[in-house]
Amino acid sequence: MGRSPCCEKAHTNKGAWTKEEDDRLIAYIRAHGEGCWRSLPKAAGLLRCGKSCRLRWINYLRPDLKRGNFTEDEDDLIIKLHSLLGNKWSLIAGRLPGRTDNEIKNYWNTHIRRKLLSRGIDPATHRAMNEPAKTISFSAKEEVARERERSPAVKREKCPDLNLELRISPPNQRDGGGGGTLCFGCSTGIHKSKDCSCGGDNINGSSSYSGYDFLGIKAGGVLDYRSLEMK
DNA sequence: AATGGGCTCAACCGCGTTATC
DNA sequence: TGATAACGCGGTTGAGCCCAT
Repeated sequence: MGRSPCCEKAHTNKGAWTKEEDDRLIAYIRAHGEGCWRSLPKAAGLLRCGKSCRLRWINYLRPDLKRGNFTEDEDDLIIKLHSLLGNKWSLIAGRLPGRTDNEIKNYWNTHIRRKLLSRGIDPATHRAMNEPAKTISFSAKEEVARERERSPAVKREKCPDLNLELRISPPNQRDGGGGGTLCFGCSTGIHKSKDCSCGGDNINGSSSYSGYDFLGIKAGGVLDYRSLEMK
């Protein structure tokens, strides 16, 4: 079962958009608003597929787009967000008003990647290049066998309670031990903020940090994707 | 002035997810 | 419940520009 093409390929233009096409698209969206990209090209008199119209509007024609160079603040924010979210460009773009996912993705690949590499930081992991990667060095099978040797009772348990909950935590977050965990603010170096849930006392007694709502994330120690506003 | 290599970024492609029938 | 349509996202491509030689 193949997927049907998103549009009639035979009668659509490809490649760079002309001024006239841009004008038609802008005029149509101003009059009718966004939505139903599939039917838009025909209605607007464009020989483009809906996908192409959507991309052109979102990445280039939207009136709220901020054109021009990225600021140092934006650079820093992108790096921080990327370290938390990875290549979730649309989520990152959602935290940078006026910037698109495509723009940020391009900017990352052309500028920030190189910037981090020149500082000796691996852009994929945000760790120092000479820092040995912590990898799991044994296969799951080996570990199960080892565990069975230690305690035969485990043998029967085909599928122990798998916890597949996705959590994004700063790399040095202390875990386990009941109550020993840090709140997100403290673990990112922002202690005693109004959202601090651990009182800032978990970091060597240091509490002289000025607090603010880091990236608007308020969940204690766990990044809640729902709090990230989509564009 | 010619040219080749590197860089930038708009646009395309393919796939996953969600909505609808 | 499965098939199909539509949307949205991330990865990739390629045309055009810039710069060193």
